Parts: sequence; C-alpha cells; structure tokens
Amino acid sequence: MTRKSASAVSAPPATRVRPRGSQNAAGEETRTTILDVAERICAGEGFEALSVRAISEAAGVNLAAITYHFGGKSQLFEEMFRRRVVPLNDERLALLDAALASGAPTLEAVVRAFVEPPMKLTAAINARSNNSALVVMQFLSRAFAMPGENEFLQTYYEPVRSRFILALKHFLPKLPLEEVIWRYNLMVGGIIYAMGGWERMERPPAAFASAPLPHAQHRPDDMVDRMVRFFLAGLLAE
Amino acid sequence: MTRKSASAVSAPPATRVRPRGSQNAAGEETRTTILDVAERICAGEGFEALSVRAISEAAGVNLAAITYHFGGKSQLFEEMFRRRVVPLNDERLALLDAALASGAPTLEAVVRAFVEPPMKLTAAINARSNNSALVVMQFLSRAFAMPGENEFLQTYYEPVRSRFILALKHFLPKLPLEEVIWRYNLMVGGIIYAMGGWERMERPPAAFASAPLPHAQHRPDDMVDRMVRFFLAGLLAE
DNA sequence: CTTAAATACATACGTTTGTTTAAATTATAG
DNA sequence: CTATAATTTAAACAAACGTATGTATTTAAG
Repeated sequence: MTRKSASAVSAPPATRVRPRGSQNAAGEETRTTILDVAERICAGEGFEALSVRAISEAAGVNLAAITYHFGGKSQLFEEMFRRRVVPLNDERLALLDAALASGAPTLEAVVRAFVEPPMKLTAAINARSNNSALVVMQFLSRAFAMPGENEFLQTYYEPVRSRFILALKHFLPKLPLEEVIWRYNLMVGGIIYAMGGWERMERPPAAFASAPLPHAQHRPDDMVDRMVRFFLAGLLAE
Repeated sequence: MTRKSASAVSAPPATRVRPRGSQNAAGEETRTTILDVAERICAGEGFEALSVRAISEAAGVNLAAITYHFGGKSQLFEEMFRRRVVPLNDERLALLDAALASGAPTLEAVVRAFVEPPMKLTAAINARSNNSALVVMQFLSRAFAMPGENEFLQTYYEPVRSRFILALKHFLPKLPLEEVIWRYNLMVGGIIYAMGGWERMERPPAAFASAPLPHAQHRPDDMVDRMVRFFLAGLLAE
C-alpha cells in the first residue's frame, strides 16, 4: 500500500525515496506553498473542501506533489497541524516558565501564558487571509473530537496540559484536582471556540438590530485581557 | 437534478413524492432507525464516516432509503441536527422563562437554564451508546464553524442566543454589552467542549500516572453544578 | 378481494476521491 | 561537463461516493 510498507517488505528496483524534509530549495518552497494554500482553503471553504485536487490546483502544483512531498493526504494534515501547534505549545510553556520563575508568580500570569499564544496566532492568520481563521479551530476541534485516543494530541498537547493543570492546582490548593481539571478544560473550550472566529464573539443579539455596535478595533490584546479576566474569575470561584 | 426541481419544471409521469414526514408506521420506524444509527456512527467513528452506504448498511435498510426518506444526504444531516437542537433550545427557553418569572430571579438560574439542557442531553446520549457522545459536539462545532452565515443557526439558535445575552446583560448592568457577548460566547465554547466527551474533562495529568483518580460517578448534576460555578464567577468578574 | 399509494429493494450511472506509475525535467555534486 | 539525485509532470487506476431508476413488496382503503 504505502511506500513505507513496500520498502519494508522488499525494495528491488530503484524505489523512490520520500523526503522527510526537502533537499532542494525548490522542493522546500513547494512544500510550504502546499501547506499555506491548504490552510487558506480550510479557512475559506471548510475542512471538507480539502481534497488533494483542490489543494494542488489552487497551489499551482502537480496533483502528485502532495503524495510526493508528504506521503499522502493524511500526512499532509498532520504536517498542517504540527506546523501550527508545536510553536504554539512551545510558546505557552516558555511563558509559563517565565511566569513561574518571576519573583511573585500569579495565577493570572499562568492563565495569560495559556491564553495569549493561541489568540496571537489566530490574529496572525486572520490578518493573512482576511477570512476568519477557522483553520486552527477546525484542526483543533477535529483533533480534540477524534474518537479514541489520538496519539497526536498525546504527543504534542499532553505535556502542555499536564504542566498547566499542575500550575493551576498550585495556585488553587484548596480546590480538588478533579475540579481543577474541569475548570482547565472549560477554559480550553472557550479558547478553541474563540479561535474559531472573532466576529461571532462580538455579534450583537438580533434584538439589537439597529446599532451594529461600534465594532471595536479587534485588538488582540483586548481580547486576551477579556478572556483572562473571565477565566481567572472562573478558576477562583467558590 | 433533484426531484424537487424536476417536479417544479414538469411532472409528466407518475413522479415519486418525497414524504415530509412518513405516512406509514413502518416508514416512520425506518426514518427513526436511520437517524439513530447515523448518530451512533458519528459518535463512534467521527463525522466523515457518515456515508449513505455506511449508514444504510449499519441500519439494515436499503441504500436508497436515505434519499427516499430525507431527500438526500445533506437533508438527513439537517434532520439529525434539528431533532436534537430544537428540543434542547426549547428547554433552554422554558427554563429561562421560569427563572425570570420566579419571585427572585438570579443570574445563577439564568446560567443554569443555559447549561443544564445540553448536559442532560449529552448524558442521555452517552448512556445510550456507551461511546462518548461526540455527536452533538460534532454537529454543533461543524455548524458553528461553517464558513459564511449559516441559515440553520440563524433560525434555530439565534433566538436562544439573543434572549440569553439580554438576560445576562440585565443582571450585569455595569458591564458593556460587548463584554457580555464575549463572556456569553466563552461560556458557549466551554459547554460545547464539555459536550464532546466527559472522560477528557476528568483525565488526570500524565504526571499523576499512578492514581487514575477515584473516577467520580459522572453524575450529570455534579457536572452542571461545576460548570455553573465556573461560568457564574466568570460572568461576574471585575 | 381489489386497488392505489407508500415503502423497500437491487442495480446501475456518473463523479470524485486518493494514490500510483513511468517518463520528463530540474537541480546538485564530482 | 557529466552523472546522479531530486523534483515535476501527465496519465491512469481502483475504490467510494451520492443519486437516480425500475420494479417488487407491503400497507391501507374501498
């Protein structure tokens, strides 16, 4: 089936080698183009619009380029996911370390370390493709919602999850661990939902049909502040 | 293309009529079976496993039954969505009315009216198919994440959204409407995420590898209480 | 029982899907 | 320049998809 299994069983003729990265400058550029275009399509037309044909055509590359560079459609998805999530989690952990290493660590700093990176990433993607950045939300919700245990999440997300839960527990010593975990996850849900698009976070109720709200300037910092306020209070409840 | 357009243009021979409901007891049973099975497949194997073939085979009905009873795959999805969301939203509004009509209405009662119905529904589905009930979460996240304006949501969800936002605003008079809307949506995100599966809401961090936690009895009421505490504090922040 | 509608069925059609193949082209190293 | 690897290309494949069709079966009414 896959090239990997073929070479594992027997590789008699000059079997083609799938590049882990790319050895050529041209190859690397094609790789990046595919990832970018796939992301834009996902943001604009939804996840199920992601066919290898749609991607390759929109990217201006050959149909077989996706199989060649990534090994297949699902591995392309993995790479789309990894490319965004790994730096995001690294940043979260770095901010957490900085918060805890400070002279007077606060729960608010921990919450901010968790909230700020994904919101900044969402803002960046929003700025690039002026459509709302459903991308990351799609991926995260898909990954989080996948039936069974997802080894992806286990690898890339579990360390972040563990460290933040323990950090929260440290600042909430009277709260049972079980409740800390619940509150952590409620925070996660709010973040993922907010990543799915800001305009729905601000749309006024239909009853206020008249004034479409001054439509504040979508400043990422304001949104992060808002979220930190909400989550911090929730975590400190009771 | 579709039967509807064909009959709209010209219906010369005995064109088959697509039933809106079902006229026979047998037909109604088939309809329900299809919906149930589709829901179970979605919960167990994810949304993209929902093909008309997989559904009809698992349901033990003919391949053409889905087109016959629903008109097509997408209309089946609409019905799956409607069947769950309409009663859920009705219940939410009824609880909200009851809360506001009471002698001493409280913000907590409003939050509870919003949180309790989806959690009870999730618990019911969880009990039926012992897999985690990703169903509703899948549907909701898909619906919420759909690019562009979703007329479905506009029809079925907007009244609920408007009424609850205004109710929250009433209890939070000092908070700008914009911030009320944000906090409402952060609450929505937490609920949707929690609906996606309880076991991940309680999984201990990997660092606590030893004790898998006493695994409390998954009592829906406890979970609702937990969520209400968290959201209520968040809404009242600052 | 007879009749007509409603439902179920087996089958086929046309499309789209992800992937593979083999040859052609480009880039890099010796 | 030459040879070798890396990349791109066009074409084809089998499988899965949603849907349509014609007929058989079942149901309900007269």
